[in-house]
Amino acid sequence: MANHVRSIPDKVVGRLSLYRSLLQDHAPENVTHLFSHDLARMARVSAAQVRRDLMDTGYIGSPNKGYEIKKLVGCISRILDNPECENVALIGVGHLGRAIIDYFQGRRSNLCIVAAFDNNPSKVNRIVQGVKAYPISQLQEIVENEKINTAIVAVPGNAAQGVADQLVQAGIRGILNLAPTPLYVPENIYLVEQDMTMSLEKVAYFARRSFNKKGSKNE
Amino acid sequence: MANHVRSIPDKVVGRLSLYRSLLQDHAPENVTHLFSHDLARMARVSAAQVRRDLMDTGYIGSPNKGYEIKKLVGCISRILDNPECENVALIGVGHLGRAIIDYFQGRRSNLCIVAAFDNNPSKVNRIVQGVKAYPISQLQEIVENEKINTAIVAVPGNAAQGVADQLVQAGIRGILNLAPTPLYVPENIYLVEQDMTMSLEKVAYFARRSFNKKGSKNE
DNA sequence: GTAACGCTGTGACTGTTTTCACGGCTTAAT
DNA sequence: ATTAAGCCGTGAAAACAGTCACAGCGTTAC
Ligand SMILES: NC(=O)c1ccc[n+]([C@@H]2O[C@H](COP(=O)([O-])OP(=O)(O)OC[C@H]3O[C@@H](n4cnc5c(N)ncnc54)[C@H](O)[C@@H]3O)[C@@H](O)[C@H]2O)c1
Ligand SMILES: NC(=O)c1ccc[n+]([C@@H]2O[C@H](COP(=O)([O-])OP(=O)(O)OC[C@H]3O[C@@H](n4cnc5c(N)ncnc54)[C@H](O)[C@@H]3O)[C@@H](O)[C@H]2O)c1
Repeated sequence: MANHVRSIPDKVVGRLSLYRSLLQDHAPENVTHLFSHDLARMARVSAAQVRRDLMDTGYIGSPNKGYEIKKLVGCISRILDNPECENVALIGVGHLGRAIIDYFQGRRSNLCIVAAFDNNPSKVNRIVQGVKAYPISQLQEIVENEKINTAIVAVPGNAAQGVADQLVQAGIRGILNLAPTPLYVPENIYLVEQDMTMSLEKVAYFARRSFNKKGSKNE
Repeated sequence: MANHVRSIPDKVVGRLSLYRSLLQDHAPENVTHLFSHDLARMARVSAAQVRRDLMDTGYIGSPNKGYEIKKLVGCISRILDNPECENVALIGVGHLGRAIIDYFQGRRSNLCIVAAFDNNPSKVNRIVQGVKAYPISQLQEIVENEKINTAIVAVPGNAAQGVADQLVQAGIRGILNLAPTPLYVPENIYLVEQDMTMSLEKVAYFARRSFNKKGSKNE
């Protein structure tokens, strides 16, 4: 049976993504190689963790040059990225939606927001920061045409479930939900709830009680 | 020695925060009690997980009424919340900053954004959605006066480290960084990097390859 | 009464994630 | 050559997180 690439754990995928962006955006200029130790310091994890994670990419470093940045980035990309560009839809062109468009326009990445949707007539049928905004009624059509399979939900809480239903209907396969209302979607849809309250309450909790504990966490 | 409350693991703190907001905002009306099972379904975790997490709060449910919502919320709050309201500063009043202010104004919560800061003169010395915006130069003063110990960084990447330094200087103890540049802060500051690229790349990765795997993840 | 039910709290277990530690390789220096 | 150094890859161990399964206990039904 196929089983070609053997699925990589969630945690590792997250860190690979982190490593790549550190290598691309924050590696010192004119350095072509680095050691597990260096990447570990940047990512705030242990060197052993880095080496172990990189095992999953298949990339093999050299014992005393370390990892060649370009090659390693390529290797991580071969795992994380769609061979073609990964098309993403954004639902909700409010303050948050616009910040997100900005954010992704600003970074080179395989992820590409190719369409935004809103139900407010005054926000659609125009270009927002380089991304075309459509009325939500065209969701199905555009998702199909643009081969979109991932969506970001940035609408008010009370509209989120309705939007999610439409996304599922339209054939979306993964959803990042930023609204505070948790969504119900079928089993086979990959859903991440990213509620800021939770993150901030964690920060506040540990800030309050750790005077000397080590902190820092990537999420 | 003190050791009064025995520190609760990171993961559990996150779920407690989730449970609370589910109980407060999404519990069916006119229901006073529920079972571990019910909360589990809402939070997308197992019932055993809920029961185990609640052990850390000290709250004891009754075998056949289950948990009294009001009491349980109180109990979680006693763990997560500062006895007084937890004052938070927001740095960067752009699109993202404004979305965040909206977000926290809209939810009852112990977390309270009491001041926003920006270095753009046209954005400060006015009230944004109910929150006073100050020039960044007043950071130290306001942080002290308002007893702020947690901050959200929502400035462009190239300004983030500078802002972080000022926050540490001003006495902040926990930072939620939304800018794409990872920060360096002293050991005793609790830092969470919340980079959207990582979340979205995870979603895209698993969306692409899971036709039948179960999804859903809270972060 | 008392039997049956169904839920909680928790010890024991299982599975996953992280760290440890060391063999092997590659280079540079003597 | 030979040695020394230092990093990589990985098996084994440790730590951590989550699940199972069951005793114990109110409640209800008879
Ligand atoms: N998780 C986080 O970090 C975070 C942070 C801030 C805000 N939020 C949440 O993100 C959401 C958006 O925040 P915002 O500040 O941009 O709000 P906003 O009101 O500025 O924008 C919401 C947009 O959604 C559109 N909309 C409403 N109903 C719709 C529907 N049924 N279909 C399509 N579009 C619809 C509105 O027209 C508006 O343009 C809110 O739910 C907010 O709570 C999350
Ligand atoms: N993690 C996420 O989910 C996420 C999502 C979207 C955007 N972002 C990031 O958040 C940041 C803000 O995004 P935005 O869309 O609001 O950008 P923006 O340009 O609209 O706003 C940035 C604000 O920061 C202010 N600022 C700049 N330098 C400053 C300084 N030294 N001190 C104080 N204030 C300063 C600017 O005046 C501006 O008001 C960016 O770094 C962006 O990449 C993160």
